[in-house]
Amino acid sequence: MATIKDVARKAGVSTATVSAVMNDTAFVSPELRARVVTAIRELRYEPSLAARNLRRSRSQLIALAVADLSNPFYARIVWSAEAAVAAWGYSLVLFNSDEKPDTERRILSRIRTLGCDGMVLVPVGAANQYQPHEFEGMATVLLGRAIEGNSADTVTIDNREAGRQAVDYLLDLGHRRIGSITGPMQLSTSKGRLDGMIDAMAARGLAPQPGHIRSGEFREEAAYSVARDMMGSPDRPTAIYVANGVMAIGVMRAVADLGLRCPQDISIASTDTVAGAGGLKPRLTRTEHPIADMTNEALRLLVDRIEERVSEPVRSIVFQPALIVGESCMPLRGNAG
Amino acid sequence: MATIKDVARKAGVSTATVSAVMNDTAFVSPELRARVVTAIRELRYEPSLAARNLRRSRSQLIALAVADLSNPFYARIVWSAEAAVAAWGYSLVLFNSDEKPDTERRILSRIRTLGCDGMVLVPVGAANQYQPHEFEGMATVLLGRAIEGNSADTVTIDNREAGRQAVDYLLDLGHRRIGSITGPMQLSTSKGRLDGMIDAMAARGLAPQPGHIRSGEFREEAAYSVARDMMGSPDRPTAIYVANGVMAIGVMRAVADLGLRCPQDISIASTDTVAGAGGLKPRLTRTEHPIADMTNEALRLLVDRIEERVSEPVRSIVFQPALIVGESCMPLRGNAG
DNA sequence: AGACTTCAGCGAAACGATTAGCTATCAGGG
DNA sequence: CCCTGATAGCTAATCGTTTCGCTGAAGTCT
Repeated sequence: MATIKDVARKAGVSTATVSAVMNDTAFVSPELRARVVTAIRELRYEPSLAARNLRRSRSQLIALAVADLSNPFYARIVWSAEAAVAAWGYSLVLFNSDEKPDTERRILSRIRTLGCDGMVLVPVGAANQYQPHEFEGMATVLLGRAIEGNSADTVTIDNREAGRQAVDYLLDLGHRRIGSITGPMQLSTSKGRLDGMIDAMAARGLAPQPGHIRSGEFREEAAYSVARDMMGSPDRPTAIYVANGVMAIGVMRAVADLGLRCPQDISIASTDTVAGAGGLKPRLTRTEHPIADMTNEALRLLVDRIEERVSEPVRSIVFQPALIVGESCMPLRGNAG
Repeated sequence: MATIKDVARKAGVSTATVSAVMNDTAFVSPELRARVVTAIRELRYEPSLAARNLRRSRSQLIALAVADLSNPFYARIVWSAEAAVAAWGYSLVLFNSDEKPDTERRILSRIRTLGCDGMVLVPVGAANQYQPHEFEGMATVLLGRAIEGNSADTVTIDNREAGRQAVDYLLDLGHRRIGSITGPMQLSTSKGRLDGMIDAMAARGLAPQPGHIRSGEFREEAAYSVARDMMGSPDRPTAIYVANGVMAIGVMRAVADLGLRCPQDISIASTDTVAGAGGLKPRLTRTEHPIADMTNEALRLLVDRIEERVSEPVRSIVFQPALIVGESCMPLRGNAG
């Protein structure tokens, strides 16, 4: 690799002039500029970010740490984030914490060492696992999941509203015995969605049966076994609200394996499913999240911080879910119940 | 941020000693080592990668540039790659060329500037768009798609075999009018799969009708419109081999929109579909690729190169596809014929 | 005891860029 | 003709590490 010195020598100028040409940071006479430009081209000179960053203490790197790369929801976030990061002139360093707080801790330290200019984090731990000032000294935006009492910018969805919308819809169809399969209760998303469900039922003087509320990992397999268990019992619910997209797939598989039909025997509604998820049949009734918008917003906030265009202490942006009606729910009278 | 100098001052030693302790690169007496270690802890010292990399001319970064992040196939690669890269002690910088050669060119230059130690590339251009020595000076592995006459290590699938397997299966079911919707012909994957199809038919003295072979972008929308067009004509094929997973989804949608049923009215087989793609119904008959293995192998080759454990000029590894029978194909007599 | 090894630890020179501050040139005014 | 002011371009310091080569104390051998 050619260095700035090689270019300077070849063009017969000082490195300062080459730098000025590269960064357009001072006036350089047309003649010299031309010499420099040709030298750059002929030597195929590309500045070393390592050196530039050392000097400027900037890395042009933005880290994204998601909770589970195998989940299409996060794959979608990665897609949007890559585009947004590139558009802002940075590059994306990707990490997968795989829903493991230990892995996340290692990732956070790695991000620091790499000297990333900022990071977007989908936190996987309970609020109390983070130090109060965990994110100080590094521009940070929390995406999707909130950490209570934390000092970082946050972009989330209104999870409570999502749960409310989905369960309201099931209630409108006449369902009363409604179950829920939700994620780990220490996560703001799981808790919010369940609260929304309880809200919706309470508004009609109802409450879910304790045995019909089950939480587990945000994974297809976990949902599958929980669903098999719940649906195998005689007083099984007539409708289920599943708190996330991949879990919904597990639930549908469990339902099919039990010889039940969806929606005839059981209605299923879910949240955060990726749009048009691979032609799933029947198409899920679900609340969708504006993933791309949320991700773009997260990066806007982050770049604002990095480039110090902003001083407010903490900004928190909440998006609204939208109910998308598919074919996975039926009015109750179609059921045995 | 504390620097190595601060640590050295605090511990009353030279920076060289601190460095030796950090990297375990020279013997340091237990006493001094202890002083250094406590100083490091008390100052919360973390070495700056920018400086270290400048000195070592290493970045600990591995770039991955995929062709289309919206395609679950590549999302799967990203997932595997992140894990493998982390396991080797590097971090992953992700890029999406979005099947655009221009974007890819910018990405390659960015990767150089970032000083990544190596890169895994899913190339999007025709072979002649690359200079013969395009990848010299940077450890490179091409993944999924080959570039003829190129000098980089390559990990691919036997595309010809994939096409052969899928179409053989359709032929075994009695189909004779078989069509194909495939990707851009300048890509080794598209060409190989189509060649395999032609092989399979030739082996039985058959050849596809010209109008039944159509190529287009590797995207759902492109496949949708091509499929609508092809299936709308009176001499439509009785079976279609679709050259990639997302295209298969588009084709199934087109088939449904035309009021046709799969597999009763038309059999569909595809290649490179992601396993268990979101519960698609009917489940596709397809050739699957060992994506995780391929990605791991690509990174093994890459790290070999980076750490200079290898000297052979070019290594090329070809994986074999496996036919997975789903429910999207039926014997011909079930059809109009 | 003198000569020779050994080796813990230090000092200082890189790495490749940016940038503050300086020099030298030139035009124009008195 | 000299002085001033403007400014194009240079010199050299700097960023935070690693690492080469050196020093000097201690140990070993004859």
